[in-house]
Amino acid sequence: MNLMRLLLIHADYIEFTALEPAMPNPERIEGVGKKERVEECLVAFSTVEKSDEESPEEVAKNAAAIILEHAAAVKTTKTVLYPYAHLSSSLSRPDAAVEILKMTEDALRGSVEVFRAPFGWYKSFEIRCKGHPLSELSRTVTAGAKEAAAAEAEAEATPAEGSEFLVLTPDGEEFRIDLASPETFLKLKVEAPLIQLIKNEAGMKEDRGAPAHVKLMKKLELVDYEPASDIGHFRFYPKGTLIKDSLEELAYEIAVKDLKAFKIETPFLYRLDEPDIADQAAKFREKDYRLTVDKKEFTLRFAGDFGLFRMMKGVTMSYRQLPVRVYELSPSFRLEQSGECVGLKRLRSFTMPDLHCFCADLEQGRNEYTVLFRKYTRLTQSMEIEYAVAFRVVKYFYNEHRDWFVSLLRIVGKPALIEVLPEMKHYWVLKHEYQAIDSVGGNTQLVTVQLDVEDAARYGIEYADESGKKRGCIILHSSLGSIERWMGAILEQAARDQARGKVPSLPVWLSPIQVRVIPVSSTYVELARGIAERVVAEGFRADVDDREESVSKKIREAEVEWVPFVLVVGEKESASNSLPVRVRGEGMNVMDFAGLVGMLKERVGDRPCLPSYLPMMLSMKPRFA
RNA sequence: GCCCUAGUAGCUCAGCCCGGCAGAGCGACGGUUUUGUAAACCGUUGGUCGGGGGUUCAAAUCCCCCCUAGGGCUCCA
Repeated sequence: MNLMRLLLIHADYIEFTALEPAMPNPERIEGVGKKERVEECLVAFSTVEKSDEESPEEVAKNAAAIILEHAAAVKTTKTVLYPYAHLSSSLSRPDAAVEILKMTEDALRGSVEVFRAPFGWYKSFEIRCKGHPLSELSRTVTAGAKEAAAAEAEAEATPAEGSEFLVLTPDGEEFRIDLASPETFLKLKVEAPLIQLIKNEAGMKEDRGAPAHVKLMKKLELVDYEPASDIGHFRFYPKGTLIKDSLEELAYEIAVKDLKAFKIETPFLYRLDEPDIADQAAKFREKDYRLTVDKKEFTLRFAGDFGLFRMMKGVTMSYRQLPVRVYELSPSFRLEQSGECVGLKRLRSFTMPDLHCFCADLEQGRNEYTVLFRKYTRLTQSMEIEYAVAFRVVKYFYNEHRDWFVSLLRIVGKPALIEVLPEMKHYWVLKHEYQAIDSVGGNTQLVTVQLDVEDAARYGIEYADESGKKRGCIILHSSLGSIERWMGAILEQAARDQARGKVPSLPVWLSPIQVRVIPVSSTYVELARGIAERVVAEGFRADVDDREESVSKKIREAEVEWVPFVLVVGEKESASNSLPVRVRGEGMNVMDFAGLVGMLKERVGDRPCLPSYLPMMLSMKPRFA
């Protein structure tokens, strides 16, 4: 199909005024300098190209069809044809252009109201674009000329196509699925989170409310909105900060203590006049924060890669040292669309534990991938949430290494969704994601690992091989998701439990207060304090409800706060070694102090357990929310 | 960014349709009670009704603009 170039804008209004001729024989018009205004319309900026001269009728017909289709899509009945030479560098002759535009106008007339701006005049114009998803669109068939803004806009509007989807099981069984035909996957015998993920991937959206964590994060005095900042920047109260720090500590232990990564730190702010950074920022499609200081333009980093790659470019590495692992806890900033920010799920400011592994070759890269996969699987499992696994992989790579994929699935012990891409679209040939499913059926990407075969060459990250020759690395990018998303996912899991009739709770290692000791009267405050201090000495978090309230009320408030272990102490406990422990969701359990400590140790496991950020005496704790 | 919905005391919310003194519970504060496993009792305090403009004798209430949040669309390295 042949077609002129079109840039379509759904506008609240457009105003234009012909000012002076732009060529020797402009179209004759009445009223030079007269302002025309059209409200609520689809404006088609149109450029007729050289090649269109061959078949003017067909071009006009096709253009009219595209415009009509789009006018219907945005539900407008007015269109404005606006000659605009600047969408192409290969213009047709003016007389041919006018002819084609007039034919287009005629083809449109009858179906919609048509206005046409004069051809061959310098015109001033003012337009207000509505800005909804369909409000800006370009259409062209001509090949090449990628630099045109119009082509870029088109590329952005086109979703990834050509992927095949399948479900692979740990037994090596493959089920081809078609996202457009739900019957191909709905009855697969795999666990619910994977089905839910596939449904979301297929765009089967049910009507959802707000994810439950949005209310919980505030109710539990963890995290809240900060209207004095930008959208998607949150305040963390002491309890929320404790959970965030605990998650960061876990990320640190995995990366630095277990995997022996080198921990680094790089700046948040980068100059945009550095070509590689400008390039990276451009690829991020203007979703970076920009600011100008002292006439220099800067960008706030949206991931840790900027500074890391710069650093690695100057690092001298030998093949004997590989794989080299580098870890950074990376505060990151992304200018997500305002309507996109939801609770802890999508933020403009978040914390990303970023681990990069630099490997000698693909073989080592795959080994390293397996190491990370094993580690992150254990991490995800220890978070006590429901999740699904998805791989995205380029076709040739999947076909070559299918057995290896099966071996990865044996590690995680469940089937996964595999998206097979026909060709390489990004810098990676393979990545996978652990996706948490929230209380309303949405999914959130948590951990991801990406096998990158391109960036080392692009950024000059090299090592010396056995013969002393410089070679580019294979880079594994991996992120333990974002700390904030983990918090959200954990709260969502609690909400799911609650919806199923279970008592909602946080994992014990993340509970801001793990043990609350309640004295039956003020007489026993010191007894309670003694017990709490012994719990703290064992490395756990305990406090004492020393307020002048009834025991019932204190119990109730401990429950409302989701404290996992509650002890009421009085005369009886001062005389014996047994403690009545109220275990959240389980009921009363009488045990001695060692029994209590044993239970705490068992539930916390090998996960970090930071000291409390709150006073031991509850009467001294201000209310933050 | 667009569309829809919401914003009233520190918190949860009623009042708004149909304009006429700004309300309740919880919290906080003071007092009484010294409490044994999910809310003791009495009192006091508490407001830019999100912000700005307009209509009106009179606006939380009706109209317009803006801000913030939630949902949807879209986007998602």
